[in-house]
Amino acid sequence: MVTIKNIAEMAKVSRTTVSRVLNNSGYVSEDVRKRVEKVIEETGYIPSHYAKSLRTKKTKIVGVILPTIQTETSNRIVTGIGKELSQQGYEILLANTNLNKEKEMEYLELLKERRVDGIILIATNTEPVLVEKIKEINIPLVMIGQAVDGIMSVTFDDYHAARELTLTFIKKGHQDIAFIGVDETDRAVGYLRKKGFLDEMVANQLKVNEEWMQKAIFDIDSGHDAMEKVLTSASTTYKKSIPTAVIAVTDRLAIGAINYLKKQGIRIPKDMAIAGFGASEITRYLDPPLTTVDYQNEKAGEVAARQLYNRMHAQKCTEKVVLDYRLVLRKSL
Amino acid sequence: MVTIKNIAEMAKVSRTTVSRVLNNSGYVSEDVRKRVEKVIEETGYIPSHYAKSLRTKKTKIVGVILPTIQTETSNRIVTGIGKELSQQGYEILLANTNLNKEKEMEYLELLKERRVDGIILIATNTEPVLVEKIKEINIPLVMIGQAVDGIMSVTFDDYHAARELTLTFIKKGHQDIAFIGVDETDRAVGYLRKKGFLDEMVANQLKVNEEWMQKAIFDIDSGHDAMEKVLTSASTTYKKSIPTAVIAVTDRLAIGAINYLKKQGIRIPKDMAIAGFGASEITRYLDPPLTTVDYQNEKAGEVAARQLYNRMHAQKCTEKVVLDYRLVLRKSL
DNA sequence: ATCCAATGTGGAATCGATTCCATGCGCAAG
DNA sequence: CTTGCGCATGGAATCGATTCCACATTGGAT
Repeated sequence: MVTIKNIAEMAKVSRTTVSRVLNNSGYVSEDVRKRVEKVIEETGYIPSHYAKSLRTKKTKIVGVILPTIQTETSNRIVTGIGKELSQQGYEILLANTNLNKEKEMEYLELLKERRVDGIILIATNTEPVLVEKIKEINIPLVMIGQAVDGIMSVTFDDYHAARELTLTFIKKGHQDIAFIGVDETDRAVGYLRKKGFLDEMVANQLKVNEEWMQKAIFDIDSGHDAMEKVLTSASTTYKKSIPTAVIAVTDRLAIGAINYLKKQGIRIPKDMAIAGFGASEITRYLDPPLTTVDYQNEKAGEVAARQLYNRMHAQKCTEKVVLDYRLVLRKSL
Repeated sequence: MVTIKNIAEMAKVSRTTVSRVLNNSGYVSEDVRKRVEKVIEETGYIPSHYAKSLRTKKTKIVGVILPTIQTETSNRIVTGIGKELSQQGYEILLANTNLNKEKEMEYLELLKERRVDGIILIATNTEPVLVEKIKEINIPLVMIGQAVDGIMSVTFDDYHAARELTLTFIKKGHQDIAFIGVDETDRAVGYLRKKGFLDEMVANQLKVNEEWMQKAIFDIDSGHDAMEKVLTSASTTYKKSIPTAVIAVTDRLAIGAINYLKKQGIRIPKDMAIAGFGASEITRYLDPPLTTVDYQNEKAGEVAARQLYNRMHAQKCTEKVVLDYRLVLRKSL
């Protein structure tokens, strides 16, 4: 592998001078510059970035920790991060935990070892031990999707999105609304969306039937099963009525629910209106197209990257950003 | 930032010794080891990986170049790569070209600059200039999805998958089959799948109507439009018949096509059978569930990573792997 | 008593860049 | 004629690790 030393010798100058033409810094005469550039060209020399990092203490690498790459949300966020960061000359080191919480901690250490300039964490949990670790490793970090005291973050307005969506159902005349949620340890998706739903119901003097509140996990089949539970529980209890609408906290859960409904011959939205969250691409093409909430994930990635950039350059750094959402009203409602 | 030198001083030993406990190599007495470990623990010292890399000439980083992260195929492949590589202690540097061919070349340089130990390229094109560059930078590289002479690769058996899928249609009694493809510069998806289709038709003495062969781009709407063209061209020409089946080279194109068909009141599979490629998750949940081809993308990622690993350690390295596929027969056919 | 191997430790070079400082030169100002 | 400044270049230290080699100690075999 050819090094700066080789180039220096071949061009009959010092390493210092080669470095100067490489970074065009300091004084370098036209002759010498040409000579050096020629040698670089001929040898195909490409400077070693990590040798540079050792000296400058900047790796120009940002670590991105995410729970899974297999969701549209993550994809979009990472795309956004990538777009913004590559403009600033940063690269992304990918840390995919595959939903393994322990790996989250491991990766923080690992990224420290790599001396990344910053970290973006697409978070699903905010456990104290994680927060502890984040502060301990002392690297600029921006969290996406969850907010924690003392840590920069970009979050979505889950609470108000859920309220507004719920209100939209109510305005359409729905009073009996079922809800398919996920575990509340996921504060954003599990807790806030549910709270938004409940609060809005209460604000409209509507009662929420306990048996219509189901908890699922993050996959399509789980949405199917949750929907089934809603309907079967409804028919077995003293209340004979079934809901006229259902809100699922993710599009995938909604898709699962729709599948169950169709199998039962329940028409959407005539017999049952439905909505999801996330604006995944497929929702546009479902039959009927699914009402959902667009969180502009790609923008979230961009914003987070920009925040991180500011933080890394110690400029103004807003601590927390809450992004806007957009209701996407379609025929399923 | 605390360094090995600090640790050495605090533990009253030499850097050499600290290095030895860090890597547990060579002889170190129990006392000293304990003492050093204690200091490391207290200071929270984490060794700098790139300083290490400078000396050892191994970064333990693999660059992954991909055209977009926003497809299930890429996601699965990257997940597979990640699983395999993280087991071997490698990290992934993500290079997302966003379908920009020039960036592909740029990233190759960039990864060289970073001195990655290897590269995995999820390829869409195999232009000579790219191949040239790949050979020039001289870093172990495995290509996924396209095969090129002299470059290691993991590819899918697109040709035979297409043939077998086509044969399945024929066996079901279909003779008039439309085809929605993409540009042939994408050799795997554009050329091979089409060739497989055509060859199998010919092998069964079936004619292929030119107007039923449409070219689309890689998105859902494009599948919709292509389907429309098939049907409208069919009805405007002298041949009054319309096909009884359609094969789309990706699931997304198939979904678009289905949307058009449903809008026209054409029933699937009664009036028109359809199939896609890729086994994207949603196909299971479509109505009717879509027949498709599963390429086991995640496995492809794993295999590529393993190939690369072998190459990097100069063990046996099979030049090319062609992966098996699996027909997923569902109600759309 | 001597020798050798195993064990334990440190000095110093090294990896490939950047950067501080010194030096030399030519030219204009004083 | 000196002084000083802009320009051009190189020497050498430095970043934080690893690793080769030298050296010291110990204990068992001969």
